[in-house]
Amino acid sequence: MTLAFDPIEEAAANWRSAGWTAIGAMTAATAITRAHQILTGRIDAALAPLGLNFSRFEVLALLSFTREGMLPLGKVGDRLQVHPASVTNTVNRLEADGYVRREPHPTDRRATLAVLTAEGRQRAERGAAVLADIEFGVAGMSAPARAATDRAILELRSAAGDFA
Amino acid sequence: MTLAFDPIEEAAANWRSAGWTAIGAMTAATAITRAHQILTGRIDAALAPLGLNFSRFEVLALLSFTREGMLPLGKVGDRLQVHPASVTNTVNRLEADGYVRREPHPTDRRATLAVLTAEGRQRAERGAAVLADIEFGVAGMSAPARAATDRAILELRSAAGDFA
DNA sequence: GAGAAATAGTTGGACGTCAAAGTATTTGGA
DNA sequence: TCCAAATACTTTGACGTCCAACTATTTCTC
Repeated sequence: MTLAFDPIEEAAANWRSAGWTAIGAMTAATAITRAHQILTGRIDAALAPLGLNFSRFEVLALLSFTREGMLPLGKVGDRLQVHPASVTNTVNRLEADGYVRREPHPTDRRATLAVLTAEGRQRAERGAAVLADIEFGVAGMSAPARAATDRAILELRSAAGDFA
Repeated sequence: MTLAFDPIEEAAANWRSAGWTAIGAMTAATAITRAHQILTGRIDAALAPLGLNFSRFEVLALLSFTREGMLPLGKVGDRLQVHPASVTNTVNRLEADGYVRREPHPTDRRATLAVLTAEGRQRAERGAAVLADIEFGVAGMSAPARAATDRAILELRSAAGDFA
């Protein structure tokens, strides 16, 4: 669906007419929401032929960066900033597909390790290649725009307490 | 969960070490994804006491901007760029809560109008006030950063064919 | 060293999104 | 005019995310 006008511009005009405030905040939030929609659409479509989505790919990539190719599930959630229940769900799927297997943590019996399999490592490589091909969904954004996005969102993440 | 380091920075370093490419694209995509997560968390939390989430609020706001306070469901989907099934779902909930009611389209019997009720209009006003209070979740972002985000994402949306 | 509190992970339920298929109606071309 | 194609919406089902509750284990504290 292609509209004849920029829907965010349109929304801003409407808000202004209604006397509503914080319009700059509204447009930024709406833009980010829409950008996310575009990105996940493109990324998940590109990864689908590999049997992956972005979440699953992220887990594989993260594991492939560790020395031993393994990490406790809790650490995975911390690094990727997703809910524990989502980690369980994602790892379930990866395990069913043979890209990861669960192993008990050697010293903490509460914990479970997600261990990358050889196929999982290969899948991560291929996923990275596919994503590089489509520029992670940000095709159409200039390099300066990408950098500006990083900088702007860094303010938000920092204020939200993502890291110290 | 507050990490001691910026997880996106960390990911970029890992990607570089692994010899993976398109790192600038990766960080932009990851930043947008995380920003969206922060925003929806804040926004939905703020709207929850009103019995709304962002999708439902958006529909109420859109209707309140029309002359008659009504719009065919299809138009709602076009404007808000959401799937028809999601519109059905969202309007179902709004209707159950008494903020909207369905009426047959006067001239096209395929179409259904979503009509804003008096309570719905009030809810939209309160929602707008609540969202203005929390700055639409972008609190922590400077005004220039918000504007830069708008500009950068405009490139993406335009390239994605959101509007002509 | 015993019990309370914190931590790790899973499960089940509510909710949201999307895709595909189905029904009803309108439009457009032969 | 008539029929095929397009359009409007709903339904169903697959998935993903989050929250809250639950089990198991470890850590902290007195």
